[in-house]
Amino acid sequence: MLKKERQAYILHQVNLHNKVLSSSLCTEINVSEDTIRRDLQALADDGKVIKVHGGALSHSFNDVYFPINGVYSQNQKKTIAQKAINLISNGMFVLTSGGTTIIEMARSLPPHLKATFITGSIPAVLEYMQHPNIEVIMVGDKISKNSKITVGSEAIAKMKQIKPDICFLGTNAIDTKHGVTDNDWEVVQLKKAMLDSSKKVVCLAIAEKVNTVQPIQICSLDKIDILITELDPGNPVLKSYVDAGIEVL
Amino acid sequence: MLKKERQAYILHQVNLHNKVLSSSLCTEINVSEDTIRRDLQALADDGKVIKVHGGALSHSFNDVYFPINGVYSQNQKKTIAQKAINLISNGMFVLTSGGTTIIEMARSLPPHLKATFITGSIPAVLEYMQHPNIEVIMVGDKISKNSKITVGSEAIAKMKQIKPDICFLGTNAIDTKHGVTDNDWEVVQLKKAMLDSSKKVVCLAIAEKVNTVQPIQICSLDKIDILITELDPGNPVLKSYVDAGIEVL
DNA sequence: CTGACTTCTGCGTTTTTGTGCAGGAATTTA
DNA sequence: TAAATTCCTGCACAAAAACGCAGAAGTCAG
Repeated sequence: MLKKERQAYILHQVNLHNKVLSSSLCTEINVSEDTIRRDLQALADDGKVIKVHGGALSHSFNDVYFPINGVYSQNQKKTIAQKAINLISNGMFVLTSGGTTIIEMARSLPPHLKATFITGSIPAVLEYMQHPNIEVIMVGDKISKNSKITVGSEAIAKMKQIKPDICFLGTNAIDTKHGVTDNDWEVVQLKKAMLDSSKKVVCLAIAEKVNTVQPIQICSLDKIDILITELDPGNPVLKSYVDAGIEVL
Repeated sequence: MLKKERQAYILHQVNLHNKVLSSSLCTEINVSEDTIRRDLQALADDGKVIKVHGGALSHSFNDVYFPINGVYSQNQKKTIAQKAINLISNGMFVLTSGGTTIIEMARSLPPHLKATFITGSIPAVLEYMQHPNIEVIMVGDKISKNSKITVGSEAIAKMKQIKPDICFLGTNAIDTKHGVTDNDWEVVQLKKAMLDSSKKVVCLAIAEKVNTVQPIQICSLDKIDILITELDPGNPVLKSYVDAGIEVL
């Protein structure tokens, strides 16, 4: 097998599987590991692949998993934010959790909107405060430095007192079997209280989080009224949620 | 599994769920905890994640910044902050207002201090949150966009419930005849409630504000226990306050 | 055809890298 | 304060890479 041929084959494999092991290549092509390594080196010098210890990775792999700038999946979150905003109208009482998706929504709120936003999340409050026309209500209690929200019995009691028109939940994981789940006990307690008191519950989740599970359950699916992802509502991934009676946007 | 691949997976998880536990990662990927820790270290060195005890946090989520425009008279305020800090000891419950002098104090708190800080000021909370050992309690209510504090009856009621050891008031104007005065009705209501419930009230004021008056009274001088300015306590400007029975530092 | 030259490949040796493990230090939690 | 995690450091071992070298194969001019 010629050198060029070999390299073409290797490149093909890399693009196909996003990764190759030099060990498996050398048994496939039946040459020494040295040769493979030299080929990978050449391909890497040409910028065709990324050489790593033990093999090589494709460029697309790198692009997908090491986003260059800013918030992870920001575009998806912007799409979600847009869909969510359509649910808010003037005069509403809106309860929101924290999380980057919620922040994105806060930033996208139309300036003329007049509504009241209630939250325990510090980053969310900072965003809402920028808005000229909305009223912001902060739910007080002990502050969790990790999640940057107020947590504790006071906050939960307050959440139960209010009766918002709509509640937006930044969702960490959702799944037809286990419902909405999360990984922080205190946050879970708070979110439970939030959705219990709300007339309408909206889950915001990027598609990647759909059909994933985290250790602690917030609620089962039947508590959710609306699910928003960046996908088209007709997407097969979302079918089981539609079947479960959830409105998918 | 290749090292890069593993790190990509970890980063993905962090971005998706905002936080990961090294213990759960090492069972998922089936490598030793050491390896996970080394990966997290590498990702942290590249600024991709924030490493914490037991796992890692997503960067975008944790980055809360608040625009700080050049603080007026910062040096004087630093002096005041230093004097104020000496009044705080471990285990204390400390109630504070907002204002740039208070922020300066928050930044100067010694890292080993263990105390509980209560406030309704968003900027102050942001500073307190940076501190490794203090507990932060946010008093909730409607947020005043101007003063960036929570105002309203809820907040006032909450202030009356608590019984802090000491209360620090960022002071807008103080004067022997009219006492402590301010220009924002809502803020005044809140500060009134704050000093009513506190065992000890400390006013922080740069010398410029001493002997000035604002339209609305918070309290008369006799409610004040301690006055802190950047001046020497023996300074003639402060004599009338010493004569009024206030401890001047 | 032949001999000098280049290119490619595989082999042995030395380095480097990646991983797990043991212990003691540090930090968190009860 | 004590117990339990988690972290760090040095170390051992294995896998992979780098390097130098030599033989094979191909190239080309005389």
